[in-house]
Amino acid sequence: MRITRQRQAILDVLHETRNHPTVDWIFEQVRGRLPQVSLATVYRNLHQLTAAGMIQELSVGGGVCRFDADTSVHYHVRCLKCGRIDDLDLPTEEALMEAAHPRTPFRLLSHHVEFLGLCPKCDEAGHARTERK
Amino acid sequence: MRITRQRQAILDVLHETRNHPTVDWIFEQVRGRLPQVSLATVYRNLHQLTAAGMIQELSVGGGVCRFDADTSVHYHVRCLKCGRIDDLDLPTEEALMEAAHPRTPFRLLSHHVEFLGLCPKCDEAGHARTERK
DNA sequence: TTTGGTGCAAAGGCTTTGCAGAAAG
DNA sequence: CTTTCTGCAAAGCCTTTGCACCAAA
Repeated sequence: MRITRQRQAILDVLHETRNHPTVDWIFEQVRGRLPQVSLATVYRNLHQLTAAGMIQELSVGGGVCRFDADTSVHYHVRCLKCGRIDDLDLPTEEALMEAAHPRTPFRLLSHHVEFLGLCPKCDEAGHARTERK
Repeated sequence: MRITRQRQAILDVLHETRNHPTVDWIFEQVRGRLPQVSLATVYRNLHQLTAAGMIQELSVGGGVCRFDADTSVHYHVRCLKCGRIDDLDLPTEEALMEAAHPRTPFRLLSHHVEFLGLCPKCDEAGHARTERK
């Protein structure tokens, strides 16, 4: 795979955040560095980098695709209000896989845990609104 | 909320499966019973039933929306090849929430565990193809 | 009758693709 | 040079919405 300016910029953007951005956000960031970049290029590269194992596509709820420069197995928190997703540095629960194996005819390869809640900003906004009314 | 034939049919379909179907699949099933039903109606009702807490929308990866008549907290397995999703009757890990709380500034409300793997059919197909080549 | 629900078709997002020109190796 | 990548624009999903008609309660 060739190292083009576009590809490098995408990788840079991903490595500089921990929020697991959507394609749209990545596009905006890359555009700040390479103003003529196209959305199609961002999509194509994200998929190619994913296929090459250099980044991972997050298997999370909430609709749109999200990407992560950290390809290790780790868990996430998603804000139900603003959709932001952060890493959660929790030891990966091998016990979960062990417990799940006997319960399904599927051949299990991996797992992912997603916590749902409110990020500090959204949580505060909610309180504020409730208290003042 | 009124109990229309369409709404009842959608609920019936959901209660008769454990595969956590996509909107498209639900639509086909409902259409088998009410041939003139429209896709828009299926979408509208699925969201309304979700808002009413009578079904839940699954927070899983894989792109399209999926729905589940079981509104309790429980975990799932998804086949990486065919996308099928099944219930996994695993005791809900309260310990996970306990462990996660101190690690994030988010206010955690719930969590979901998704196991990824191959369903028996896809797994077998994969073996067969590999062995024969 | 009254209100909410339905079907249809059109519109909206997000994502993918075809193609000719550009650029990395 | 060759091959891959890019930008653009068009097309493709999946999902939502506006509107006039229909049907529960």
